[in-house]
Amino acid sequence: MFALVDCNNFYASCERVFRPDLNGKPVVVLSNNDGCIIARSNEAKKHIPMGAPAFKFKDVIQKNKVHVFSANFSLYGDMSHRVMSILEDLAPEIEIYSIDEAFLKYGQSPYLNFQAEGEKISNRIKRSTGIPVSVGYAPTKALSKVANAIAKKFPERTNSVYIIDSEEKRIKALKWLKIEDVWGIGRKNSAKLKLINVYTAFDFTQISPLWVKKHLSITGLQLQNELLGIPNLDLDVYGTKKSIATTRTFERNYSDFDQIKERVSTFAIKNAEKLRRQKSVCNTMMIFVHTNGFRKDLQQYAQNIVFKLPYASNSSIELSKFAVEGLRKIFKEGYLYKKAGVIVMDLEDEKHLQMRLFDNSNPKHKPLMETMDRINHRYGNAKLKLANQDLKRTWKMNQEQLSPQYTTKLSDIITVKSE
DNA sequence: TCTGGGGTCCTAGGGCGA
DNA sequence: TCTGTCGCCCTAGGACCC
Repeated sequence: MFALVDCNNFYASCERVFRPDLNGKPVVVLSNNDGCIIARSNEAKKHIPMGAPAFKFKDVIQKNKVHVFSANFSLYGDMSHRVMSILEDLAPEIEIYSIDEAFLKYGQSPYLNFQAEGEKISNRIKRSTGIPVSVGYAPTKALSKVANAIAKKFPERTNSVYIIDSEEKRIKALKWLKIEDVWGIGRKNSAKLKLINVYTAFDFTQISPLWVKKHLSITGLQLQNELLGIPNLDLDVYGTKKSIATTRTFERNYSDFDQIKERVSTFAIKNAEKLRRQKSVCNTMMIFVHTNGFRKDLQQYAQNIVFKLPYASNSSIELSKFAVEGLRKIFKEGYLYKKAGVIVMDLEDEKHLQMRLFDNSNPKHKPLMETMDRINHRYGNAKLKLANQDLKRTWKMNQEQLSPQYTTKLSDIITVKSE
């Protein structure tokens, strides 16, 4: 049996934990630079679609008294960590699937009362963190997603816990779920399926597996089996990432090479830190830059470059140097750049590193990086920087509605006064 | 004026050696 | 030596997720 535990409207709920006066009121959270709406409370969902550009909904926000927050990722990351620690404590096996959801796996235990188990999980999380969750149980991962959707849609009737444990319930649930809401069926595939009269998850389980394999690939076929109740997907508990990216939309246009160089170098250094945290090195790097595609009136340019490094590395100094070399190859004068990014790929364990005959990462960097990481960890991030980073840090994200870092910054911690 | 960021997996198609 | 075929590897691009 699998369970899917999903936090309700996670980012909006995190903001509400420290602003209980906003319970029952519409709340939205914006992306970096206050660009798009990336999370909505139930009350806000009525007025604003997911992913909408914030500036286009200014009037709607004002008219409906929607409370707006800039993304506060250090708060959400910390709250997520608290929720996951509780789940690790309560569940036999766990796969952290995203910042706000986790799959749990239960062995064969016919005596377990899943309704009571789910309520225990949800009560404990609510009491310890203030975050509301929904729990769905089913014999496969895809069906547990379906069960979770039902628990979330009908919280009163289900007490936010739903279990698919019979054929009757499975078929009823699948007939209820629209094809575009099935996990793994996106916009393109649901349009394709509607052309052959597949409108619900149940319809999807009734079509030929050969058609599914041909048009939706092996992943579609696995999904079909999962929805039929045949497990095809197991927990993925292997935690290390296969690629790491740092990409940003700039708060304004840049045309100057040196400004973009400084950002790209900082992205590479961020990646190096993430690599060291998961004890990996990278062999391949990709750099990209592009202009603002929404500005049809401006000259457009987009380019990327992928290159193998001469040796595997997770040194900030080396990765930053390679990133700038890559940028030099794709940068063209005369454009207004709006976005850039650095992605490192082809990762391997730093312990099982294959040494090259001629070129290798400078061994002196390892202790240096360890010291840098230690100091930055102790005194807050980015206290220590490399010389090619702008020490004054002239760029700043637009974050007009940022909430305090209630749980991760000493000066922002709430104080409770007793009379 | 203002439109996010970070991931995974799969397939098609070309290059290339056996 | 030339040519056809197979399978492997790599890359680009597309689809999906939160």
